Amino acid sequence: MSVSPSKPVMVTHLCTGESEAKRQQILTGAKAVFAAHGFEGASMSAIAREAGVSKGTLYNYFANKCDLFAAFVEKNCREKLEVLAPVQKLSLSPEKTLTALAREIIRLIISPESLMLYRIIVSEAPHFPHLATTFWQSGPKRAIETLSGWIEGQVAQGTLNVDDPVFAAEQFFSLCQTRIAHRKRFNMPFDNEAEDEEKVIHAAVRMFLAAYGVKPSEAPAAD
Amino acid sequence: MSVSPSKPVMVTHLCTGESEAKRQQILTGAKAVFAAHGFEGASMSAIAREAGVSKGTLYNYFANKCDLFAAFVEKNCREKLEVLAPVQKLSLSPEKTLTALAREIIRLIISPESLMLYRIIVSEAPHFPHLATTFWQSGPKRAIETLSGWIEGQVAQGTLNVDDPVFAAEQFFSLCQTRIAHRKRFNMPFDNEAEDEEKVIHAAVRMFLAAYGVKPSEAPAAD
Amino acid sequence: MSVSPSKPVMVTHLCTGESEAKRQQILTGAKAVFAAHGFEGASMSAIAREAGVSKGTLYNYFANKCDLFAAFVEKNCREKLEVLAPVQKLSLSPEKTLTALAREIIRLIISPESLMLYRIIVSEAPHFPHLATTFWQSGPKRAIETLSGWIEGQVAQGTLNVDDPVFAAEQFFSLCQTRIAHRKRFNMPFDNEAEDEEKVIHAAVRMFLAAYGVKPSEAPAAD
Amino acid sequence: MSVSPSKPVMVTHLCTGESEAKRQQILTGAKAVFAAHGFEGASMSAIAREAGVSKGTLYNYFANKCDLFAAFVEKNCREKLEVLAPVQKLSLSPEKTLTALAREIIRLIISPESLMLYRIIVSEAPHFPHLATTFWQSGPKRAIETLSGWIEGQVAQGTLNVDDPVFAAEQFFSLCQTRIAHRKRFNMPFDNEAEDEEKVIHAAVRMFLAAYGVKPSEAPAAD
DNA sequence: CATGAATGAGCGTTCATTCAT
DNA sequence: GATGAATGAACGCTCATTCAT
Repeated sequence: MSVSPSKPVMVTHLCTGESEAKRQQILTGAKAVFAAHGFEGASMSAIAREAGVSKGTLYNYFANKCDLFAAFVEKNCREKLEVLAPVQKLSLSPEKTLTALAREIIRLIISPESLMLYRIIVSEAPHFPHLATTFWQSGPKRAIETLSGWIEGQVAQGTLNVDDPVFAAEQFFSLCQTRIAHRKRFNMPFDNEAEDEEKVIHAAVRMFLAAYGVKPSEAPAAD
Repeated sequence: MSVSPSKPVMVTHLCTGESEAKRQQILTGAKAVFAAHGFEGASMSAIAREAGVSKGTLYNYFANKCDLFAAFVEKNCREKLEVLAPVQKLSLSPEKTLTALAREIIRLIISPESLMLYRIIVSEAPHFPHLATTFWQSGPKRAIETLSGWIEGQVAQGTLNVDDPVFAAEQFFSLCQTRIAHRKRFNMPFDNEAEDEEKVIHAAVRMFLAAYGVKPSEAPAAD
Repeated sequence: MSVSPSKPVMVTHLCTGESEAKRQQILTGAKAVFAAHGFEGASMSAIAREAGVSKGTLYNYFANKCDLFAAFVEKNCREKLEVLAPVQKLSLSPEKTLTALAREIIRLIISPESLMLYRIIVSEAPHFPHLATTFWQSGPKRAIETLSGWIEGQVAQGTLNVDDPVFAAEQFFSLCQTRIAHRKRFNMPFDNEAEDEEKVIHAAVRMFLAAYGVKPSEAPAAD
Repeated sequence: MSVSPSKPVMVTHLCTGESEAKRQQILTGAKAVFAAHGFEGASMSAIAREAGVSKGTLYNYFANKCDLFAAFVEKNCREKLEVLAPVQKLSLSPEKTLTALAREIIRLIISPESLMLYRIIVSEAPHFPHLATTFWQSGPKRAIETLSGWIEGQVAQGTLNVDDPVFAAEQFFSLCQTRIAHRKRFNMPFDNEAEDEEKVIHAAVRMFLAAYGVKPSEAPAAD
C-alpha cells in the first residue's frame, strides 16, 4: 500500500523512474474513465483496464478511489488551466488587451477538458470540498488575479477608472461566460458558435469599457 | 441509457388520483436521495425507503432508475425555477426594475435546490441530454425571455438602447452570477455573503445601464 | 496446504550467521502478526513490514505462508513451553512439590503467549495436524512426563500410591486447569483471579493426595 | 440456482414462514463452511453456494459476515450443548450418578460439533467476546450448575462433604476432560479410545469421591 | 396494484505470490 | 541475497431489476 512519492529524479538512472511513468499512465487511464462516467460512475476495474495495468497496481500507486480521483483532478487542473498568464504582458490598448484576454478565457472555458473538469468538480464539490479549491486556484482565481493586476496598472495609468479591480475582473470573467459557456456546460447546441464567440467577446469588452473606461479624450493613446 | 415516457397515462379508471399521489410521493423521496448522492450514488432501495413504498411499487411507476431520475429532474425544474416571472410587471424605473430582478435571480440561483439541480444536471448532461434542455427551459431561458421582453419594452419607450435584447438579457444574467453563484457552485466560503450580494446587484445594474442606458437627460422619468 | 521443511540448511557458505539472524527477525515479526490476527487474518505484507524486511526476503526464507506459520509455531512452542522442568528436583514433601508444580503449570498456561499459542493451534489443528503435535510435545507432554516421573519416584518411596503414574499426572494437569484456564481461553472475566489461583492450586493438591496419597502415618517424613 | 423452498406449511398464515426456513437453510450452509475453515477462512460466497442461495439473499438475512457468524454460533450452541440436564434426576448412588454424568459430559465434549464450536470460539474469543459467553452459558455453565445442584442435594443428605459445590463441580468437569478432550482438541490419535473413556470416567469418579465422599459407613445407602 | 425476497453482476479493496532488477 | 512493483483471483458487500405472492 505504499505510494512512492518517487519525485522524478529522472536523469541518469533507471531505477525509480518507471514508477512515475506508470503513475502518469494510470492517471491517463483515470482521466478517460472519470471524464466519461464521473466519480461514482467510474470503476477501478475500468480505470485499470483503460490504463493497461492490473487492479493491484492501481492500488500500489493510489491508496483508494478517492485518492486517485484527487490526483486526477489536481493533475488535470494544473495541466489544463495554467495556460492563461502571458497575455497581458503585451502592452496593447485596453480594448485590444481585453479582447485578447476574453478570447483566451472563452477558449479555455469551453475546451473539452475544462468542461469535463468543471462538470466533475461542480458535481463532487459537496463530497470533495478540497478539489473545488484546487480547481478554483488553478484556473479562475489565476485568471482573475491576472486581470485584476492588469486593471490596477491601467488605473495607475489613468486608462481605466475602477475602484475594486478584483471585483471588476470577476465581472469581466462572468461576461465572458455569456451564452457559450453556459450552453456548453449544458451540452446544448449552437446555431453558429464562431459568430457567438465574436459577439460575446466584443460585447463583454464594450460593456466593461462602458462601465469602467475613461472618456477617450482623457485616456492616453496606446497600441 | 434510454429515457422512456413512463408517466402513467391518466386513464379513466378508478384509482388515477391515488396513483398520481403515489407518484408524487415517490418523486419526493427521490428528490431527497438524488439531492444527497447524485444519480450514480442514489440507490433505488434508498429511494423506496425514503418514499415509504416498496421497490416493486417504484418499478410500477417508473420503468427504471433513469426514468425516475428524468421525472425527478423535470418535476423539480418546473417547481423550482418557474418563480421569476411577475417581477417586471411593476413599471418602475429601469434601475429599480433591474435591481429587483437581479436580486430575484441571485436568490433563485443560490437557493439550495437550484444549486442541487444545477450540479446534478451539469454533471449528467452528457448522459441525459434531454434533462439539460428541461432545466434550461424551465429556468434560465424563461428568465432571459422575461428580461429581454422587458428590455424590448424599454427600447420602445426610449429608456434603453439595445440592438439585441436577448443577448443583452443573457449578459445581465451572466453579471448576476458574478462571484456568488460561482462560489456557491464550488461550495466555497464567503467572507460576507449579504454584502457581496448587494455589491453584485448594484454593479450588475450599473454596468448594464452604462452599456445600454440612454443618457439621463434623454430618458423619460419613471418611478 | 502442505508444510515443507524450508529451514535454510546450515551450509558452509559465508552468510549463514546473517541468514539465521534474519530468519529470527522474520519470525519475530510473524509472531506479532499471527498473535494479533491468527493464521488467516495475518497478511504476508504485514509480517514483512513488522519484521522490517521486504516481501521478497520473506519468500527467500519461507516458501509460503504455511511454512512460515509452521516455523513460527515451532519456535514459539519451544521457547515458551519448555520452562517447567527444574521444579521437581527439590525434594520437598509431596504436598509442597505438587503445590509448587501446580502454581508453575497454571502460570504457564495462562501466560498471554501460551494462550495465544493454544488458541491458534486448537483452531488450526484440522489444517495443520503436525503443529498440534509440536505444541503437545513442547508443553503438555513434557509437563506430564515430568510429573509422572516424580510420581514414580514417590511410589518407589512409598509416599504415593499410584498404579498408572502417567494417567495420574494427566489428571493433576486437568485439575490445574479448573476455572482459570478455561475462563482465560474464553476471554471471560474474573472476580478475583489471585484468590481463584490459590483455591485451584490448593484444591488440586488436596484432591490428588486424597486419591493417591498414603495415610500420613504410613508415609515417610519429608521437608 | 434456487433450491425449491419446500414450503413449510406453517401455522395459519403464509407471510413470513418462508423467511425462517431460508434463514435456517443459510445457517446450515454457514455451519459447514465455518466448521471447515473458521471465521476468517470462510467466504460469504462459499457459504452462499453451500446454502444454495445467492450472495444477495445471504445479505438479506444477515447484515454482514460477523452477524452471520454470531447467529451460527448461537444456534449451534443452543442446539448442541443443551443436552445434559435430565441425568441427575435419577436418584442413584453418588458413584453411579457421577459415572453416568461423566459419561454424558465426555460424550458431549468430544462430539464433532462441540469440538468444532470449541475450536472456533476459543480462536475468535479475542475478536468476538460475546460469543464465548454464549458458548459458556449454553454448555459448561449449565453442566456445572446441574452438577453443583446435585452436589448440594447430596451434602444435605449427608452423602457428600463439600464446602464449595460450584468449585467442586468445576473440578469434576475438569477431571472429565483428562486425556480424551485435550487430545481431541489437538486432533491427536488414540490407541484405544473406548478404553480411555472408561478409565477417565472411573478415575474421575474415584478421585472426586476420595476427596469429597463421606466414609461408606456414614453414608445412607442408595441404589 | 403492492410487496419484498431473490438474484448475480459488479463494486472497491486485499493479498499470496512472482520475478526483473 | 534483497527488493518491491506487478499480478489477478478472491474477498465482503451493494445494487438495479425481477417476479411470485
